[in-house]
Amino acid sequence: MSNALSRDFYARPTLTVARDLLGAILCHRRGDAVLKARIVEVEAYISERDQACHARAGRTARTAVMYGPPGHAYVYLVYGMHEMLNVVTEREGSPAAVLVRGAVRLGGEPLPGPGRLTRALGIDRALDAVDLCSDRLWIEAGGLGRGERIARSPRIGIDYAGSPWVEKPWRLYVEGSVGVSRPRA
DNA sequence: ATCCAGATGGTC
DNA sequence: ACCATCTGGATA
Repeated sequence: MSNALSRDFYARPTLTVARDLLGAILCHRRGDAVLKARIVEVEAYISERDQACHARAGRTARTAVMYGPPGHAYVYLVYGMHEMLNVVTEREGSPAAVLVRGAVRLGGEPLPGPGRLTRALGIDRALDAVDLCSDRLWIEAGGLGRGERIARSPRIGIDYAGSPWVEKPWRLYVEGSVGVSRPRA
């Protein structure tokens, strides 16, 4: 956990955190081993106004962690089978988070897609609300390589949100990376 | 290339 | 009754 990003990193505007998360290293301690993957695709979900954000319905048992202090994990299940990992951003009281959608394991194995990524790294709801400034689950500074560019697109799978939320270009990814789930959209 | 169903369960 | 998904198989 030595190089874990600090609480201050997460306590910033969600789109800024999302951008800075590209290239960062997601780390999960599994007993003796630490599984690590480089984040290459994320999506921002910002406030109760954002009709794609789970906080649109206000505070509930599930979304409570998004209302808490930044730098915590928000992990939930979708479609009965995929665990989604988000990191809570902004200050306490403003519900927002960044969904981690794609990564590349250190060693090169591509982990495109939010469901795949969590399965490969052994991340599930047991880690919901866990502090990312800890030695269980954390993120280390990474950054982009020379020549790596950030691309933007609308978020995936949120058609129900309606305009203008469906169109918001709040999905950010490293162009051309093998860890990106839908190079096209 | 696009479409679609099936798996599978929490949430509101 | 929806879903912040993914896959494999059909169609074209």
